[in-house]
Amino acid sequence: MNTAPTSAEEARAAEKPTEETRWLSDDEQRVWRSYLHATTLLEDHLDRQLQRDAGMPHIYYGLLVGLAEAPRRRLRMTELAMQSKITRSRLSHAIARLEKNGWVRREDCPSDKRGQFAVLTDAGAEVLGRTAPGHVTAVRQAVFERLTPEQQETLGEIMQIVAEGLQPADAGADLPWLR
Amino acid sequence: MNTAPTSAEEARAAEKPTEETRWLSDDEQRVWRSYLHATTLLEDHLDRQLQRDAGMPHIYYGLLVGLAEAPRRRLRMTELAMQSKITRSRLSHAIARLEKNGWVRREDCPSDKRGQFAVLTDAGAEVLGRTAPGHVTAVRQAVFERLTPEQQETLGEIMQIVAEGLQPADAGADLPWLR
DNA sequence: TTCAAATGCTTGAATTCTCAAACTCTCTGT
DNA sequence: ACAGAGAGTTTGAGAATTCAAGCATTTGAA
Repeated sequence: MNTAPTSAEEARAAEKPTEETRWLSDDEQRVWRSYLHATTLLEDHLDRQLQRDAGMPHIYYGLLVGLAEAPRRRLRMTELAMQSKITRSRLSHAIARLEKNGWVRREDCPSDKRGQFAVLTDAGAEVLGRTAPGHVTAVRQAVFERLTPEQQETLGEIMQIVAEGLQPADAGADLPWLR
Repeated sequence: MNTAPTSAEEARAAEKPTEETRWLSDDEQRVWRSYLHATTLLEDHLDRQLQRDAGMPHIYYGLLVGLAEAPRRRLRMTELAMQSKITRSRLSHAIARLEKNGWVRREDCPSDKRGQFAVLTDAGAEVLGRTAPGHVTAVRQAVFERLTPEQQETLGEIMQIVAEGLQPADAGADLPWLR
């Protein structure tokens, strides 16, 4: 809190010790808190909605959607992970669970023996068809119904910018992996 | 997927079966995906940043901040839970963990024997002081530095609206609890 | 050809989160 | 003065997430 060679053994990595921290203004704070509140409330809301109606958390649902839209209802693990913005490890666990439910099946990749495809099963497609309406409705009610077209557009721009900042879209198309 | 009395035993609760679902337009889809990508990337980013520099996930950090700003560095469990938008149960577990770290201490409420205060310890305040700069910087870099003042303002408005929709600010000040 | 480095994916253990069920205490009405 | 309802918090078990480490395969450079 003071500028002198501060207390403990921790000369914090992320901050040049001598540089004065630029705190958030009151306005910025308000924005940031609204963001935090809205995002956690919304995530919770959708998670519960889907857990109740589809028997899986929001992200898992997103995985099924990803597969449903892919060419032969299948995607390489890494691709699916990137598309869904989660780590491969997390995906592995997730797919294992969805496999138990019979909604996804793994298949070996013929051209690369290390590779695996995650494939959406008919059962999987069926859950999706059955639960998608409820989910879309939930999203609509929570977000789109409440925003003007201009707000929606701006929201899109903003989120696009933030996402790009965290995940350099450039740099060799495939994997410099996240960050 | 068809409109007839659809297949399985699941006559989905959340949807009047006969009503045609209103899907998202292409524009809406783009916005929604950007939102999903940005929020999950950002959460991940901040979680890692804080896990690395402060030894705790983002939400836990938020709890400490909440306490630091409260009158005598203390808040009733329920209050803290509401303010942080998490369930009481989750808070209980979280505080237990923070207590182990020596950053928070529980105290009985004198006026209500059921009640508990979560109190920020000196050690807790110290971690906060030591790690806040890095965190603010991370937030700044990921969000504010990338947005124009107008975008920031709109973001605030939007998030405010969404949050309110999910958590009716009205209805008896205290607990009709979330949703 | 050979082999170290890089890729693709999985695994296990430690943490955290969710949900439902508990428990203790407070309040209200009778 | 009580019974019952409800408030405030915790607990335990199961599910999900993270992190680091581990295979197996492929790449590319010598």
